[in-house]
Amino acid sequence: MSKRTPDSKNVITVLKERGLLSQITESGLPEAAADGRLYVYCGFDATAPSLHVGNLVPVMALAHFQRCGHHPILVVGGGTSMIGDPSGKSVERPLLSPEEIRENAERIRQQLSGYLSFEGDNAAIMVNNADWLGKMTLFEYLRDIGKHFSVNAMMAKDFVRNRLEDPDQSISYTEFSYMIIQAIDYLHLYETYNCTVQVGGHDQWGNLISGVELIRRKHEAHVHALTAPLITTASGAKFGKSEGNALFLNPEMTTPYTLYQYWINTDDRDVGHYLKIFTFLPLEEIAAIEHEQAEHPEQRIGQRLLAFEITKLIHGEATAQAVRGASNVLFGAGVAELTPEALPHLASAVPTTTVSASALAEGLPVLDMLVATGAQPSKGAARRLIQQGGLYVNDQRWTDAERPLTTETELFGRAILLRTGKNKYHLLLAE
RNA sequence: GGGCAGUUACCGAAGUGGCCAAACGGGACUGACUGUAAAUCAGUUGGCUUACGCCUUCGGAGGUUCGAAUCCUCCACUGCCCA
Repeated sequence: MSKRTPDSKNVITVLKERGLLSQITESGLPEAAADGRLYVYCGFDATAPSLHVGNLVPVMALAHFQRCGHHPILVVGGGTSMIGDPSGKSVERPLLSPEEIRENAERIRQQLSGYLSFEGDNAAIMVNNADWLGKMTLFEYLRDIGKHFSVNAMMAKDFVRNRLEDPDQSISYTEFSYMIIQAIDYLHLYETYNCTVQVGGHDQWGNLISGVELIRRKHEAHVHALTAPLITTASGAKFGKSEGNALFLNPEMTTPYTLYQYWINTDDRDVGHYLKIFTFLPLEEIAAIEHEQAEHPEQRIGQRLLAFEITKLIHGEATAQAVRGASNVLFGAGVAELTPEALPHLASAVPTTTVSASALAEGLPVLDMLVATGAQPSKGAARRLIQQGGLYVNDQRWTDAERPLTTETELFGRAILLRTGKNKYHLLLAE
């Protein structure tokens, strides 16, 4: 019944080897996966207008399922986001408006469509849980679903207990109900597609189990759940945050260049781990890279590969190459080797601001330009930066906050390359 | 509906009439060292200003006072307890 080739690995083994498996129900999933084709689902919140790199982890897990011959189901949380997942949150969250959720759900649907194959005999399926959650009546909810949940058990969940024990916190009935709402998804998918696996981030374990138990109580069926680990960084910094902002997959929210730079700066200790999780490179190849990396850490072979592969996965090969090219210019020889031909490439990758040539000829106040390009939030901050020696114009440290940028400082008659700190670039183009 | 407690900068948290643009911690930023690392050390962290200084900020709106984050009134929100 399986169409997989005889040498293909069990998906659970694959996930384990790649560090994508954190916790799994003791329900015989490896055997079930070996026996035949399964339907596997993962839900994605619609509380933000874009997915972020952290969401890529369960996406990669689903992709491995698909590569091993199983059917992935992507669930956009247009319904669950109406309630809001309290897992791991220590305070009550404000509700989003239905319009906002609808818009987010549509964007996330589009984003998700790029990571799995929607063709072939184990094509991925995409659904929105607003479609079934929205139709459920109050009586159905309370009679058919609520009866299967014990409030005693719900109160014992970690995040509920934390909220109850902290005298300064509480939990609303709405958030308390969330685990039931998500369990309905699993039940629905089980009944509709015979879906028997749910994947989620590690913080979703409690919600996953609610679904497993609901299906067991209603249908006396034993279905599976597994979580992908929470990604950590060796340095203790929050994973997937650049300057305090989440790294979004939407190129308008996080530029491909910023994304590429984030991975280039990966700690040595994390590189192998991330290559396994975020790329499909064979393990032997990753081991070879790790070995080489250990010999010549300064060459950042692993970081370069990681950054390129992830940028390619998210934004496509052409963008990945452009961004890699720009980064090589900036962090290789620097401005000295910049050619007029490479300029448009650079401009497409690095945040670029255009200024009028005549204004430049008269001299542009450097503080104003730092603010205009978004390199600095205010003139005060810009002045501080210069006083601290953190501004470089065309790779030369710029120490005078009052000296204007003029045609004297431009490259090829039209460009000025601003650098703040160690590695943040902004390009000024005169037109 | 009633009683009590709270709301301070990115986050946590001091401050209970002038010395408060507001301690301290975290985070973030910059520099030195480096490999666009890590660790470490140093500095910076409301806005405008070369500077003296000026302006806006302590949940919101009023008020008392020469002077309010601090006192009073009302409102909003949050938490705890009681109905």
